[in-house]
Amino acid sequence: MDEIIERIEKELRESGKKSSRTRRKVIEVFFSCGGHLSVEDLYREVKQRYPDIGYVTVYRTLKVLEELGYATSLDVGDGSTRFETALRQHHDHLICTVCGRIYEFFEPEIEVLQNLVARKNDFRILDHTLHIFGICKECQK
Amino acid sequence: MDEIIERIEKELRESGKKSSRTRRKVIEVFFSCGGHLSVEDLYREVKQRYPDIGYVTVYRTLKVLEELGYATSLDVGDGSTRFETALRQHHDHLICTVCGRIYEFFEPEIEVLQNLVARKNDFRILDHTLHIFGICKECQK
DNA sequence: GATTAAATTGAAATTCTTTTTCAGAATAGT
DNA sequence: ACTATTCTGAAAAAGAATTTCAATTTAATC
Repeated sequence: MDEIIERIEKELRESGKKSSRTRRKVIEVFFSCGGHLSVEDLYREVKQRYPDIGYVTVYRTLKVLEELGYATSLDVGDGSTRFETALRQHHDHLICTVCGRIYEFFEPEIEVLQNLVARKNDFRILDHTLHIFGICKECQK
Repeated sequence: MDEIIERIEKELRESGKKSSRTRRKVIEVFFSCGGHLSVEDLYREVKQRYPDIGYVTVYRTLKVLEELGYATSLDVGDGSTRFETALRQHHDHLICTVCGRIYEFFEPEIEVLQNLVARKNDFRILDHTLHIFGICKECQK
């Protein structure tokens, strides 16, 4: 956990940026939360522990993390952009339209087929998002 | 083409709404354009032929079409929501991040695998979106 | 054709999220 | 310590989606 933050701070310094206490705190909270947070969500979490940190700093920190590849933004269709840590393996999402919960899955065969489709269309894949919307186990009860 | 509009107008009337000349014009333009249009895009198209029609009407007409299932909204990550006609078979998208062009594809095996994933997770699928971002054939040259 | 109730329209205003601006504070390098 | 640059927070701006409201249009009835 600390190693990751160290690595990020190092990368920041190497790219001519400064490593600030404030940003470090935001990064800490982000990685400790885990989930699929909107800027607003993370801001609320940060505010609890560090009341002096402002919304814009949280917003900018997420942008920085995204640029460095440590966070990924994802649009679940609820109006606000969510961010998740990009430390784990690539995965796709099952999004419950009732409770809003987001589940993750990884299906290698789908990945393979996507590459196939891309090749057929002479398309060079940079990224992809697969969102399956529906009703989760809990909400079906 | 006219049949479709007739059908839509009929459905509208049946659900207690009125069929107006203005909305009909917007619907005509929408179906004649085809593509993946933002509200703004369609508004511009409509404005050319019918200068008196306002933005809000275009916006609301797209909403109505979406409710009835004749249009589908899609988020390609460029900040504005796109709408496409929902008359053709379901398909997914290849989105060129260079030129913004959107290509469509349908891969039955991916659909099957998605159902499999859903079943494994006791998830009842309502909808899904698969967007592959990358560089299209044209832009690779 | 006139009458009436309800839906539709366009412009403006509002909401909500994302992004920029700017002056002051913090940081890194000398 | 000194200086240049980055970072921060608040406020403002930008941008898209949505609502409000008075005037108009439409559908149904007389």
